[in-house]
Amino acid sequence: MRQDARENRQRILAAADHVFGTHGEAGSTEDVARLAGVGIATVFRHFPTKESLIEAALVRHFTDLHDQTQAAITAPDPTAALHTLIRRMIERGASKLTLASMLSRDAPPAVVTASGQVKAAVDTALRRAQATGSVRPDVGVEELYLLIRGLAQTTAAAPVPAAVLERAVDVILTGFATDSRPATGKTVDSSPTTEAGGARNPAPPDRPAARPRPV
Amino acid sequence: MRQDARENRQRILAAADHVFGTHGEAGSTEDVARLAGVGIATVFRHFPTKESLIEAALVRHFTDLHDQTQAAITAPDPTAALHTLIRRMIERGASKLTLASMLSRDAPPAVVTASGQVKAAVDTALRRAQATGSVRPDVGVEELYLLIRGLAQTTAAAPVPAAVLERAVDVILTGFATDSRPATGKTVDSSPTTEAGGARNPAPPDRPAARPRPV
DNA sequence: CTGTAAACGGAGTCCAGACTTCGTTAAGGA
DNA sequence: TCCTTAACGAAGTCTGGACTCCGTTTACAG
Repeated sequence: MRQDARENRQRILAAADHVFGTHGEAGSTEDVARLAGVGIATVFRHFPTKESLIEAALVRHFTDLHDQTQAAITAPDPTAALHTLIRRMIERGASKLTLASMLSRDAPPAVVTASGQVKAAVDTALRRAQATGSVRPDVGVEELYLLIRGLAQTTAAAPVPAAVLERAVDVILTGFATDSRPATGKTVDSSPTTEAGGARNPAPPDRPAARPRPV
Repeated sequence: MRQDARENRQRILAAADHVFGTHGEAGSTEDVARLAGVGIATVFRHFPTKESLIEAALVRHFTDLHDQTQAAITAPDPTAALHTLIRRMIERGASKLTLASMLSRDAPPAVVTASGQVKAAVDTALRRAQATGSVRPDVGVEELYLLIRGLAQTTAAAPVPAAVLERAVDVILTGFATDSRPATGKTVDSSPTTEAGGARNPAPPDRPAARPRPV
């Protein structure tokens, strides 16, 4: 591949990252081309369809994110590592998770793989933190991921004051910490390979909906 | 207005609620018409543009939601009231908040007003709970709303097992409680938590071919 | 330097979906 | 019951955006 072609490809991916991250899949390919400073034909030469373009941008994003998570995970203190990981994912992962959810119907295998690796990394970090006893044992990656995604998605849609976001993250972290809660003892199995249905692990039918604790 | 026209209007609104709630603003007006069992022209007679249709659906939704929140707020126990409110908003408010965020750029005044009332209600509930001392005082509606929106939005995009959602909500509620404030001060108490599954074999990095949910 | 094929971009084509037109149907008052 | 006209829906028009064609430009091997 020629040098300029390689450069253009990167420019296009970066542009796609921004356009689709901002406008969701409603962003137009033409905008991507304009932002990348190339003709629209060039975009389609590198990525035959709009979908493949989005897919490539997502894979790139998750791969980058995965590299970052690896660094965070290897930190000595598991609890601090988890905190770092969560903050980083919300900051960096914001815009693209929106896209990922848009593709959720028939997510391309490549994207599933890439995002799966990130999820596995979070899973590892969470379990390690739980092993130290500082994180409540009754939650799994699913819950954590749900909260992270929610926050990331929302902040991506409409920018939020840093201070507000920071406090929101703090609320989540606090919620994950072990406190005087009567550990239900059962560690939920939330490995990333969940069956689509929700009937896994017959969770206690009597969820403490009205827990006698404060709040 | 003729009786049948009034009925059709309601049918159209309900259909719009479902279509746009499911597919976001990408849902087509034709789908709405089909689901409502009317011709497409009828839809446009009642609502001159697609945007006005979405707007009307949103206003209806927030108005309904506001009615429900009022009931929750008047409960005797402020803390329990806040909990009920949060759960209800996540359950009921799921799909439409997505739309609301889509319209966020130039949200129609009517929608702003309607959603603002809901927000005010949440604000009231939050302050009352804080007054009892059971909720940490350093967070405001913004943080709460951010978390609620995130959860609602995400669950709307891709259905989540009830048990997982329930635990995620519980995490938020715990995070709002007064006792375990300093999230950063890792509570590394080496209490003999029944950490049997300490290092539960992290999931295999290679996703199985069976397509799990992305992200 | 020069030849050549890889890459490029502007000007299309084509279709999905928002919105209109107009002849038909039926609500509901007299 | 009949008549007026509000309300209806099938069959359009039109525009935005995905994707293609083809003549032009340019990296780089010889």
